[in-house]
Amino acid sequence: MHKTKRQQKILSLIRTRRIGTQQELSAMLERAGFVATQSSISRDLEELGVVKHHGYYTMPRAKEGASARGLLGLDPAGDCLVVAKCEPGMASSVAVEIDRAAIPEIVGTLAGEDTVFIAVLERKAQRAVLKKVLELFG
Amino acid sequence: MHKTKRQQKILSLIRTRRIGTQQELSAMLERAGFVATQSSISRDLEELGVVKHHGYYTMPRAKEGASARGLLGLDPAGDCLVVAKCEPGMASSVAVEIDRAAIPEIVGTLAGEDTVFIAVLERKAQRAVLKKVLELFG
DNA sequence: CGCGGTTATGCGCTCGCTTTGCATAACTGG
DNA sequence: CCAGTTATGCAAAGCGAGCGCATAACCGCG
Repeated sequence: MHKTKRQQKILSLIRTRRIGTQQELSAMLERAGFVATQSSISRDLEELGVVKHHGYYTMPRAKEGASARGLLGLDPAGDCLVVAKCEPGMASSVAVEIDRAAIPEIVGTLAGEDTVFIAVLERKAQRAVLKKVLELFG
Repeated sequence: MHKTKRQQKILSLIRTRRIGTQQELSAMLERAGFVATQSSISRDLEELGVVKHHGYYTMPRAKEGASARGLLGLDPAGDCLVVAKCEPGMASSVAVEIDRAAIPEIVGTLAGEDTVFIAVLERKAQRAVLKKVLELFG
């Protein structure tokens, strides 16, 4: 799919440059071989959760209070996985807390030492789970 | 989606009545408001993992002996993952048993405390694995 | 307020994947 | 081998994702 690669590129662009408008982004994407209108970019940013801060687009960092309970980061992987990065030794307790929330889109969780794999039903559920888990630990 | 609801209805029908042919099933579905040809029903049954036993369609049950050996539930997640819910502390032994079965569609398993992630090749393999693992613990 | 610049969104089109029906092949029990 | 039942190749219909266009909404600033 074209969209996914484009979004990857968008992330890499906003990480490496200071970008202030969707126009700029569009131009840079085009130079990288991705033709996309401002409409699409707007939707991409929304979907990626990118926000404008101090006039530039950036990826918001995971919540601060969360790490108190062991959660350091939360990322989607593929279509049906969410990976939670935790403080060393905290993965199990993070997993337990997530399990207790009984989020319906979650099929199961698997805790290692500092990482939890969260299996979800499918792509759409993935987004929902990201949101709900962040809320849970927010 | 129409298909999902129809398949739900099929499950409820074969649970409550003795149904011996796809024709009967088709008729009953129609009475319930689902128009579907025998082709579709055949594919639905395949997809649901329904089997014909003693001349009637039934859902193979896992529950009996399974939980004795630690397996509580088995669910697909996305396209290439199956999640096995286990009794606390039993995940490793469940995983070992699955590994020993050497099911070819299984790429690998990963056990936590009460959950096993089973990675499979793709969607079709997923279905097959669900079936085979249920058999294994049936 | 109004204005230019920026971003969000309703609408409709396209495209590709899924689901379906038809016809027919394959299978099964007797 | 036969009648009844189930599986399947194929092409069409259905459906949703992604997109662009046009335009509305928003935002900072004078």
